[in-house]
Amino acid sequence: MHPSTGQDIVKLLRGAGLRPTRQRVALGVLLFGSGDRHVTAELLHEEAQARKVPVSLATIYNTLHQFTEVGLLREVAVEGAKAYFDTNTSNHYHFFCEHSGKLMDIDTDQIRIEGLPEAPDGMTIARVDVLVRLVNTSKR
Amino acid sequence: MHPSTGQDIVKLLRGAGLRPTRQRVALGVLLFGSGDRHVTAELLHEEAQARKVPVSLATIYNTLHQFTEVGLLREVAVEGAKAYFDTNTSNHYHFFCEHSGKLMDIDTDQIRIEGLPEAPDGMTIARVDVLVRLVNTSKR
DNA sequence: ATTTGTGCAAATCGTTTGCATCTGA
DNA sequence: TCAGATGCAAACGATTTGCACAAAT
Repeated sequence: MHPSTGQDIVKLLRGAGLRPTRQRVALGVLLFGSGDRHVTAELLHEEAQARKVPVSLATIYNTLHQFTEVGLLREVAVEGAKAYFDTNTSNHYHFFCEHSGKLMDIDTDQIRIEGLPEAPDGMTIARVDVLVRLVNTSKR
Repeated sequence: MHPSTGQDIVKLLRGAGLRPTRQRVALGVLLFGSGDRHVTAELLHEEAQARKVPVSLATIYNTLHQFTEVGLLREVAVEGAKAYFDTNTSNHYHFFCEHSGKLMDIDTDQIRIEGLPEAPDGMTIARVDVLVRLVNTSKR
């Protein structure tokens, strides 16, 4: 179930303790209006412009991080400076296509990691990231 | 067994098809002279300076990438803009301490991933990265 | 002699910040 | 009203590039 109306998003934001401002609601609709998404700040910015919702890049960054802090998004580290944000916040893993730069979810049900060592003393495992890197078969 | 002398490094570089220049040999000694290491460009630069082997940062980057291309190093994407290079090029996974920014190898023997889905059509799995993120137990 | 590598400084990329202005409750 | 949000432009950190000079075969 994906909230698609502005009203749904307003509720979502209020529930998360965030003021439903014009920009946040607009970005919320883009992010949560359809199925799971993987966006970069730049991509979201372009989408907003395209939909005639001018939002500054600074606000895009602020919003992505705020959404992440309240658990509406999950940040995925892939490489380089580019940060990806995933609307699927459940525990799951990713395919990453090096060629296109696209991220895809992997169903967690199927995958299982065994023999994971204990965390060193005084440390706790916060999260396990699994990234399956893909290349075009033809090449290489 | 880790090559520690300049001569060993010269052989290593020649074998990899790289000219054994002053700088590359010096960096090779730092990287491969002792056990497995995880370095950033900045760290390696500082080490070189400390050992009175002035190498420009640009050359550090060139060298790290060249070494990676010929398989002497492996790049590990963790987060942000900072790139880590690992002298252990075998297939293995990592602990990452968010607090200290330190990377540690995980023995691959123990760990096993099951139920990994097929790569999508036209794509091949190039590599599977597993990063176990650690936080200090006290905190959180 | 020819090819390849190096160093510097400037340029680039994604991201963050300072601060004046605006907006939602 | 007024805390909090936004936009702009400048600042940033890690990395890269262009090009003159130096070193390796």
